[in-house]
Amino acid sequence: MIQKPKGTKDILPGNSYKWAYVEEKAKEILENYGFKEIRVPVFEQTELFERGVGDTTDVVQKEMYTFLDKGERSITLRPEGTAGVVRAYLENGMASLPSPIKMWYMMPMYRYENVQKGRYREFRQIGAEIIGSASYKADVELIVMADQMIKKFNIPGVTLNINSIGCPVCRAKYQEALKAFIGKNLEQYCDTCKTRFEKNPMRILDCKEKKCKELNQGAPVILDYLCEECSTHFENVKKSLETLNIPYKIDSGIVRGLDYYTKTVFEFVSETEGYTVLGGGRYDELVEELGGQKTPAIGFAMGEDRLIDIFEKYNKSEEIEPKVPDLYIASIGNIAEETAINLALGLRKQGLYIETDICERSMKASLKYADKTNSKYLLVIGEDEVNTQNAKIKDMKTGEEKEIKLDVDEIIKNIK
RNA sequence: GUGGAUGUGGCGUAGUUGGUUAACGCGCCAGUUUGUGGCACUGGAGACCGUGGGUUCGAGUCCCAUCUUCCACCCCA
Repeated sequence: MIQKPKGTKDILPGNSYKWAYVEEKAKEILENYGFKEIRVPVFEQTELFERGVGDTTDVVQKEMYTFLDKGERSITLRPEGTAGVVRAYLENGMASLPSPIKMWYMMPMYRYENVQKGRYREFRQIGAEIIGSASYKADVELIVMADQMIKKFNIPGVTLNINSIGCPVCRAKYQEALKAFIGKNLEQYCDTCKTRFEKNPMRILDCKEKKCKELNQGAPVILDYLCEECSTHFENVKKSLETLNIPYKIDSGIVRGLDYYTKTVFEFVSETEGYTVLGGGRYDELVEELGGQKTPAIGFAMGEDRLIDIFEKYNKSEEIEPKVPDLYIASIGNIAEETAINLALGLRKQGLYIETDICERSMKASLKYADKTNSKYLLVIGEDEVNTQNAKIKDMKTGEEKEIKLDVDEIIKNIK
């Protein structure tokens, strides 16, 4: 038996309606905020992610699905959505469109990492990007929208953590201070931290090694080093969230594993599951880094698989149920069969969900099937019914039967 | 990449200290005399016991390897 590759999942008919529900509701919210869908390739040139996401990140260093195609090009299955979206933005001259540009996407992502709770190698993200606004108002709009989405799905125990990691100006000062602090004991840090020291010292704060953690005690905090612009930006974001009654926690530990982030970063974390459901932040340098004009931007991505995991665990909303047939039409004999097919066609054209027998089952087996599929109504047609053009329609729940004319409109009237 | 656990028909499980035709529940299909379901009864299909080696007269049961799944570290959505 051939099995699915590690870290992938099949979304089966018995479950797919939940995904459809989440996507539909998310889309409604996104569109109400003026976001439009964008679809970009599943694979891109490897260089895009190396430059966009950052070649010191774990995602790029050890989690990418990279291969050479037959033309010897280095290709990578996208590990995240933003780089590709920004690439498309630049390549298609969207910079000259009225700004800001607001886009959303729902696409699968690929990361080669070890599978565990809430972590897959192929996983789907619902993301949103605002390109072309430097204002804190963009941050707020995006966070408010994210909050609305999380609430829409009744995810319990989710908290919003925010932080600011500054701009290149204040980060330079901060990194200087940080390196001075770490440099004193650099010899005692673990090997990965040592390599991060020059390239990306902030990530040393993220290290989980006991020794490194101890050494990090008392390290300078980025928030104390923000330049005036970044500081007021962050203050404005916080103030707005407060007036909007959106509770948040400041977590100076949020660094984010993707290098392109600047200023505001945020995460909606499920306390019960212990992982991030939605994460994002500002990336004011990325557009320029990928060859465009300096353009401020901000975005987030929601882990759809994680969302649905939690959703299934805690949510028993009746709003989300698979569709059941409005009517099952059973027929006896060839003449009746024709009538049944024609009726079904007419009713389906009117948007109803109709089932008929396509297995040549007996009457009884047909009815059993109608029952098992939770059909709401039942119509049995035989020779008599065809001749008189009258038939009984039965409510499968109550068992009540009603005599009606064999006519599409008449049937629709009797089905609710 | 490191560490721990797991793997028997579609699903959930049983399989004694290795021994003839691998069991049970649910589900699936079909019948229970003729045109009305959900109950009950009867019958049926369906597993080379994750895969590949090895030990043995003989392995689902022992050994090795490998893969999957689950959990932790790391990191992230």
